[in-house]
Amino acid sequence: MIGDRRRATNPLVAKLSRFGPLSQAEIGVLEMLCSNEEQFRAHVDLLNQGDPPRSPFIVIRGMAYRYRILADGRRQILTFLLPGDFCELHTYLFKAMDHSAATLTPGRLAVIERATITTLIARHPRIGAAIWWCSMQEAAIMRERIVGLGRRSARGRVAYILCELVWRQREVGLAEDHAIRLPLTQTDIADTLGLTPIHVNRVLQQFRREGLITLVQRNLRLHDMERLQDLAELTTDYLHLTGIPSEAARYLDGLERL
Amino acid sequence: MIGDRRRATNPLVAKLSRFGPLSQAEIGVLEMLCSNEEQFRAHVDLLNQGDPPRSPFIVIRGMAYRYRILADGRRQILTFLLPGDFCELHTYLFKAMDHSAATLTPGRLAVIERATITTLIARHPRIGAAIWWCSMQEAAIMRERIVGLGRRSARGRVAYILCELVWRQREVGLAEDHAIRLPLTQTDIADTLGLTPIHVNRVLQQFRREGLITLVQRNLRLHDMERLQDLAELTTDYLHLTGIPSEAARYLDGLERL
DNA sequence: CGATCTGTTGATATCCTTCAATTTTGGTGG
DNA sequence: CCACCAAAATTGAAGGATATCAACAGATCG
Repeated sequence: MIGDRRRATNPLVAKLSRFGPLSQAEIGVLEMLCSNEEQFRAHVDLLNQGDPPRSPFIVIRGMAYRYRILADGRRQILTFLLPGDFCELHTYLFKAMDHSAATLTPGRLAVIERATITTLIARHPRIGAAIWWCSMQEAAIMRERIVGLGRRSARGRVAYILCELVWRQREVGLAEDHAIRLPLTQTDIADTLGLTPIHVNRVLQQFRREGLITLVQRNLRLHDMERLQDLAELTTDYLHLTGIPSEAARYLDGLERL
Repeated sequence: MIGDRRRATNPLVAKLSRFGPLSQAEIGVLEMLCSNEEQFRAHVDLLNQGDPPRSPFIVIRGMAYRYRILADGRRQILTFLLPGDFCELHTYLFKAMDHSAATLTPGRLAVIERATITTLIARHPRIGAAIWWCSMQEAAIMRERIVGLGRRSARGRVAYILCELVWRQREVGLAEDHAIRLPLTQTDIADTLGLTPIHVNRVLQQFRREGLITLVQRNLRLHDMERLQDLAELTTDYLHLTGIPSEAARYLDGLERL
């Protein structure tokens, strides 16, 4: 179905285009950046807490997640990594990872040299700004997670995570309506939302009974986005998916001409 | 007591010195950066959700916090802003704030021009890296918050926040032992940890009964850091307060000489 | 020096967890 | 292609950690 389209456009280009229109030169540079691909199978660790940081990469295809394992073995999932996401760009500044990451599906990563980034940013200030923009989007998603875990009910949290995943997949062209592939088990969702899988199951059942979603064999469809958003008390604005203010764009164009 | 020392060293210099030793030139530039100070009283809003972003600033003195107000009026505190913290450095890339911020105590901020940052980073790559380092430390703190809200008990959460605040104040030279000023009400703590103030109160009482802390009139002292850390399942490593790996330092020195 | 915010305590309620069992799904090898 | 096994999903019953409600005592501040 949409498999072909996935290969067609580079998800990094798709994502950064949201930031602002890219020049042909910039698109070229970004595609070059993604030339060194590595394949990964499902359920493979990419990063391990305690280990020294590894070189930066960009998710090209497939889905992964960052997580922390606690002393008693319980797990907290921190964020999901989707195609177009930059990872570990600056972790070389840390001595050891404070969390792990693993794949959920088979996928491909583009591995990057640290020095490549440095020169890239020096030569293309707009791409540098776009990278900052991505990292701020990431921070915005973390803030939403904190608000959700701190103050939302189980229903609100489940509604939230479904919306987030649909929106983010749309952002990089992996979905065009309100339906996505959801390669998460109910245990994964529980470990993301600070709940038990049993309770996640009951919330999902109820959503189904209320006609809000269908979820069969990892295929998710949101039937009433508006009501789910209400439950999650979330507006799409909060994730800042829509590009930058025109004033900021003018400022960056100025830098470019220097 | 330590009031004099607070004024003596610039907290930004104190913080970035943790990143790595700074040259006299770099210290000079950083002090220049903080020349434009503004005074603030306690319980004053610095940022408002929905508003367009404001210009960047650095906290020089006093304490503030970022928070989100939900539709029903409940509040979730996201992070605390301490002296030496960079704020809103790149929010100009967003159209509107997704959260607010307010002071807890009277304090001073150094307001910065956006363009100043750009040239600063271009001229001093090590300072640019230090700024990235700060923003990654911030992300690490957010991760801890997510883990805490998702998977820790009320006791663990309270233990965690006390440790975090003590460590961060020590980082910028505002405390030398395990005692700090804690300008938070129990309601503030509750809104940070996703609990009710009543329950926070009971946990604090219990900590006192167990001889873990004393907390009188906003003066906090941790008597058994080790046990509190255990309760919080937290190591100081996780916040990456200790500086960068030597390999990374060498890399940055290389950049400097270009 | 009263008004208001903060802290404290007790009783009751509830959302979510825990424990336990069963069914369904998905993957793998014969 | 089916049989088998492990993982995931589902359901029920009971328990617990934290919330809610209510009242009062202390602190703080204009």
